[in-house]
Parts: sequence; structure tokens; C-alpha cells
Amino acid sequence: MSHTSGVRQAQKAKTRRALMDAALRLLEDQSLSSLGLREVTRAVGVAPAAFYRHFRDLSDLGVTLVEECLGSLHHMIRAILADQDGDEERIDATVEAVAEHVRRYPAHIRFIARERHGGVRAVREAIAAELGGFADEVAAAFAPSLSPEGWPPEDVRMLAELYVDHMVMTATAFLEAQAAGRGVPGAGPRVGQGEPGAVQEEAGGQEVIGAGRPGPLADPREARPGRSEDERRVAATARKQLLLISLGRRHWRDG
Amino acid sequence: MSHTSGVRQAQKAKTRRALMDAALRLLEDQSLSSLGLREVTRAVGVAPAAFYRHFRDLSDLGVTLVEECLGSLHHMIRAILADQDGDEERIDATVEAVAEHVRRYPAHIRFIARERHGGVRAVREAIAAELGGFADEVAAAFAPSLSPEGWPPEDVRMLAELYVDHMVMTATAFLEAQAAGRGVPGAGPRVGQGEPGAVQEEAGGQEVIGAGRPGPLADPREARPGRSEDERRVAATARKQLLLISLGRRHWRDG
DNA sequence: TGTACATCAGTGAACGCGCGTTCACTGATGTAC
DNA sequence: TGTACATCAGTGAACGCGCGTTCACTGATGTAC
Repeated sequence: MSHTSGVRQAQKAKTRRALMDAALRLLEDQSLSSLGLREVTRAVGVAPAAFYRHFRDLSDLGVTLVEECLGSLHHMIRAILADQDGDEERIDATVEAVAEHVRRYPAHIRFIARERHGGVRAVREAIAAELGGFADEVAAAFAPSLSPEGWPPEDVRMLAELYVDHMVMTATAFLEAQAAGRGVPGAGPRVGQGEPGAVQEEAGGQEVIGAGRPGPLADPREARPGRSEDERRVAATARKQLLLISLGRRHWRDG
Repeated sequence: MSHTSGVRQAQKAKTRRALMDAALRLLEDQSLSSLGLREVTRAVGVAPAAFYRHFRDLSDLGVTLVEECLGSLHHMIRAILADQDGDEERIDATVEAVAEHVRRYPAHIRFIARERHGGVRAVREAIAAELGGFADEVAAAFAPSLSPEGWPPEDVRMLAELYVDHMVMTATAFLEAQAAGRGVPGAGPRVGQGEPGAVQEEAGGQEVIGAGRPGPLADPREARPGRSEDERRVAATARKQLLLISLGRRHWRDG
């Protein structure tokens, strides 16, 4: 153990991050259960055996990725719940935040959508547990205003689950819209082959993943540059659906 | 071509079905992109090369499975939309139909949930196209009552998408509830290894898959035998969510 | 500051294995007369 | 009904390949004195 800031520890952490980043990138085009250990180490530029210094196997790496991917989503959710504006403002802010999040971390969202019902049990369970936690949090945020109006706890929970599921749905829809806007059916973003020594020379932190990928030919007249027609359609639909749910919520006790 | 009812054609169709059934069964524990061609032929009891008499590759088989799995769902949706009762009756009937469908074709639902965002593009696209078609149909069914009330087409479509997504969500939740009730985390249903000659001796039609699997220790006091606590919770939540959406729909134009 | 020893992240070679695909084939089914 | 030929679903052997895992190793980093 000793002190954690040694050169050795730092280098190990760097390789670990590189393995996670490489896996996340490779998982944009395939699912976890078909991902190969050698494929990951090759992309990073280390020997296959080095993998075992960091993870027991690929399912172990997968569970670690779940924590990371849903951790970033968690921050977003807390930020949204903290806002205490009116319904419409909250809805606009929510849809905007989801769109922005998907834009910043597309690989995270793809991973969660793909593995939520994927072929690796440990990963599925980790995702289900985290999403369940999100629903708890959403329920806790709504309880103060709904319980006094006579909502029983299970009804609050029912609403929270609807919101969480809708958020995942919306995030996935944004992802597909952005992919279509980037013209993915043909090729998708170029995937580098990875060269030996790459780890030692460059950092490659989490922020790098999928960031700064402007849509081709962004229209300068748009207020939000690079936002495609598909994305605007997804946003409009999500907003209306949330509004409809809000209406249902307001009339729940008297309807 | 000649006449399609010859012994040869029948035998070929039988093998084809056996390949599809074996694949569907193997896909309960893994995803399509990690499924092996030899794994499928081994389960059926034919030589690996025989596979190519029926499908170009596994992605081709996958697309065929999409048609089959969503075809059965399609029947269910049409039956629900045909009913013209009041909201609550329609909701109860819908949730009941989804539960029953998942009970009868668990492998179909698992396949769709898993591959909807899975690692095989052709399959993803086939599923997206079919679900889009479902939304069209739901929209067409609601339009006669909503358009006269002033709903623009895109709002009707927005509602239809919400319903379709909610149905997929609910079906998946039922699946997990039923799996939990069967105690899956340990082992899951036994998977036979498949023996040479099995195809020649037994049919194995679509109805066989996952049918007639009673929950262990079904409680005779229940009106609906073998329905677990989890399943009842999923049903109750789904019903409430649909009710809330109905409320929102009724107040859409005046809210 | 300098030296001797310990730690351990990453190496590279080796292993046995199952994979997808190909090919010429076999023999039951189908067709023509 | 009987015979001669065509079709084609399924066979089984072969191929080259990349996989996950193991192992003794190397050499830079860390520690004790």
C-alpha cells in the first residue's frame, strides 16, 4: 500500500484507465459478451497477460464500467432534481440535460442501453441495482410535494420508475438520432488500432471519450450548433411525453 | 420449386425450425453476437455446414427471429387495439395480455429486449423498423377519437410511441419477475445438449418454446395459478402508469 | 547520499481449443418417359 | 408400374486462425538502513 501517489501507482492507474477507455470504445460496435480480452489489450498496446493485473475477467471490467457510466448519469439526475422551478421549466431543463449528457458521453449511454438486458448477468444486475437506486432518489425528491396531497408511497414509486425508464428511453433515442446525424450506418467514428507504448505517452482520461465530435457541416444559423433534425424531433417528443405525464400526475388524486 | 409439400421440403423446413428454436433457446443466456454457428448446429444435431443450407450467417438467422418474435407480439397488439371498452377495462386487458404473452413466449421477449440495442446492426434495425410499425398502428387506432378533439398528428404519434415503449418496458419487467419467481440466479431452465438425429425424430414447433412451464409450487388458492408476488407488483405498477398516462391524455388539450 | 534487497506491473512465449468456412461427397427424394 | 437421370439437404474432414490462460521472466520503482 504505502502512499498512493508513487510513480508506480500512477502508471498502473493509467493503464487501468486505458483498458476501460479502450473497452468502452470497442463496445460501441459490439456487446460485452463478444468482446475479447486480447482485443482490449491490443487496442491499448499491452500484452494480454497484463490485463489480469487489473481485472479478473471481462465481466469484472464490465461491472466497473457500469459504476462509471451510471455515476456520470447520477450527477446529472441530482442536478435536475435540485432545480425547483415549475413543471415546464423543469421538463425543458431535463430534456436539455439528457441531450447534453448523451452528446458528451455517448459511449456511456450506449453501454448502458446495450448491456441493461445483455448477455452478462453480473453486469445486468449491477445496472438494475443502480437504476433502482435512481428511482429511489427520484421518489424521495417527489415525496415532499406528493405525500401531503395523499399519494401513497407505492404510487410515488410508480411515478419515479416511469420517469427513470422514460429518461433511459429518451437518452437512447438521442443516441440513435445523433448517430444517424453523423451518418453512422456507413462507417461510424474511426477506431484507431492502438500501438505499443501508447499508454506511456498519452493520458486518455474519461473526458476524452466521444467529446468534441462536431456533427459534419454544422449549420451556423442554429442557436445550438450541430443539433440535427432527428435530435430536435426526439427532444420535442420527449418534452411532450413528460408534459403529458405531468398532466396525469396533477390529476392523479382527483381523476 | 415444384410443389412445396414434398417430403424433402418438409424435412428442410423442420431443420430450419430446429435451428431457429435452438438459437432462441441458446439466446436466453447470451447475446446474438456471442452465439456460435457450431453451437447452434450442435444443439440441433446436424453438421456445421448444414447451417448454410438455411441461413447466410447468424445475423441472417437473427433477422428471421426478429420477424417471428415481433410477429407474435403484433397479433397481441392488434387484439388489444380491437377492443373498444373504456380506459380502465382496456388497461386491465392490455396488462393481462402482455403478462400472458411473456408467459407464453419468454424467449421471444428476451430476444427482443436483448437485441433491441445489441451488437448486430441488421438485427437492431429490423427491430426498430417493426416497433416503428407498431407505433404507426397504435397511432392509427387512436386517431379517430383524438383528431376530432384537436390533436395534431405528431401529438398522436408521440402518444403512440409512449404506449409502445411502455409496453416493451412492461414486457421486460414481467420477464424479469417471472425469472426471479423461477429462481433463475442459480441455474435457470435446464438446457438439453441436443443429440444427433433429434430433428428427424421430433418436430419442435414454435409453440413449444417456453410454453407449459408452471412456476414451482403454484399456490392453488390463487385465481391465476403460478403468478408470483413480483409479477403482481409489475402488473400493478404497469396498470397505474397506463392510468396516469390516460389521465394526461384526457387533459392534454385543456391542460 | 549511497547501497542492498523487495515489490510487482508488464513481458513474451507457449498451450490446447473451438471457431467459421470450404469442399467434394452421399444417398434419399423428385421427375421424365 | 418401372427405369434412368437430376436435384439438393446434409456429411465429415480439413484449413488456418485467434482465443483465454499459465508461467517464469525482467527491470523500474520503492524501502530500509
